[in-house]
Amino acid sequence: MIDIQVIRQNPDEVRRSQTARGEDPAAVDAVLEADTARRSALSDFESLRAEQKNLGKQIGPLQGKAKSGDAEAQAALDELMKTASALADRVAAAENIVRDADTALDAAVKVLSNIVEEAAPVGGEEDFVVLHEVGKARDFAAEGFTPRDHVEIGEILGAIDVERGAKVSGSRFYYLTGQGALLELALVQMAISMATKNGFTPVIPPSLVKPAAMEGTGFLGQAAENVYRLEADDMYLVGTAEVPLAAYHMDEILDASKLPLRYAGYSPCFRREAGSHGKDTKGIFRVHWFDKVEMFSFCDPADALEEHQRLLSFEREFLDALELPYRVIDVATGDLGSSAARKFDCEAWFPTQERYRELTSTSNCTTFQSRRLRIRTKQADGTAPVATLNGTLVAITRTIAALYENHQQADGSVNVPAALRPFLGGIEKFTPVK
RNA sequence: GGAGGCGUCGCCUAGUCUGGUCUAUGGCGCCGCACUGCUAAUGCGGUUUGGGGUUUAUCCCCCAUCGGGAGUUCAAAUCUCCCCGCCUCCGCCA
Repeated sequence: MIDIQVIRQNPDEVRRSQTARGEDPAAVDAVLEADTARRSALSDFESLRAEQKNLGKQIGPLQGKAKSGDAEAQAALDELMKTASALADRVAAAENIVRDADTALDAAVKVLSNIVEEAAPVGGEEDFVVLHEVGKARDFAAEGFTPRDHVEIGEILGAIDVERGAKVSGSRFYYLTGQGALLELALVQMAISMATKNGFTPVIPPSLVKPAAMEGTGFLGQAAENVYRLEADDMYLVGTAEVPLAAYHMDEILDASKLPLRYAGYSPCFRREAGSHGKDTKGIFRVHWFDKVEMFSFCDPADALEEHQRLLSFEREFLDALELPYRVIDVATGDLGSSAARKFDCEAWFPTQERYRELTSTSNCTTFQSRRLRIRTKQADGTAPVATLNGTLVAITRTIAALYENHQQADGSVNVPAALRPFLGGIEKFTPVK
């Protein structure tokens, strides 16, 4: 949610942002209009309410006198009660107007996406800017063999079973078996130990949350169609640990001197993948469920840009350790989620697709989420919302796919990068089981 | 799932039966000031959150806020109903 003060004081800035995203700038005017209406409704209600309170204070003592048989007091009381009765109707009416105006303003503000950073490239999905390229794609022709895709390698290693995943759960589901299962555990351990070293508190959060948590993190807006909802219980399956991590401090006032608070959450992620039919149907690249270790920071808004760079550097540290060729892109405004002011994606090279594909992603949500979730710090003149940022450390399935494809050998085995070996009992390669 | 208890402005707590100076009591903690020759004591003041007004260094004022919502009433922390959360016991279960 954008600060209503910001919209009042600088509506042009918000219009610019909406336009950059390809969203309607007129939504800003709707907010301003609703705001004016609410203010006038509130002032009407307040004066009536004050009048009513005053009246009540006169009635109390009179009632006592009237009960003890004071006829004069009784007459005055009857008169006051008439006034009070009429006033009550007016108060109720004014209150309804305020409530409606509140609802209208709230709805109008929630339509607006976060204000994008000035530096973010403007445009659609294809208008990203490449910031870094790291590592080099292997020349498989020079090595004398054609690379196998991750599905084929997963089969050879006895690591991935998509057929039985489909039999039991449907398309876009999988089993990790044997060395595939071990690889997930190793990646998680490596990610968590790296995060801990970098000052993050490891967290295993709930992956089933109430509407308030989903709503507060902004996933019930434009992304709602990708969220699984449990109708019978009115609960949601999270699509990322970002949701329970952000909501962890919901409705809290944090100690400003303790910021930044950094958490690394390990959770399953559930995604309906509505609207991506026919896209990445092969293997485990795009699935309805996967596990992920997600970084999440609560920090002073003044430090958000710096913290964003830090999260990006941790993502890169992880990819470097896995010895994967990748690039970092600055995602264009039109391709940002509604909560993000800026987003960087790390994309690994997939030799069989001959292109870079997203592996991790980090977003600066500034105070957009914290306003909805009411997460703030105490300041001299009240409270102020904190900034929230998130970043993927490791999305297991895509990372496994990238590792298999990039580190495969002609005989179907896969080399284990040195940094990962300690988490796999020291083995140097995954060997075919068939 | 069943029975019972509880939820008050950081923490603890009074108030709820019997609706109205509740403008929510007291203690602890914290902050400020005063005083005292000393890491302390004592005294005084302040200390929920959100919104609005005024000012914009402050100060002050108004409205709402007693887990959430609905209702009764001229008037709700207080009465009624629904929901949420916590605790105890029982049942079930990994």
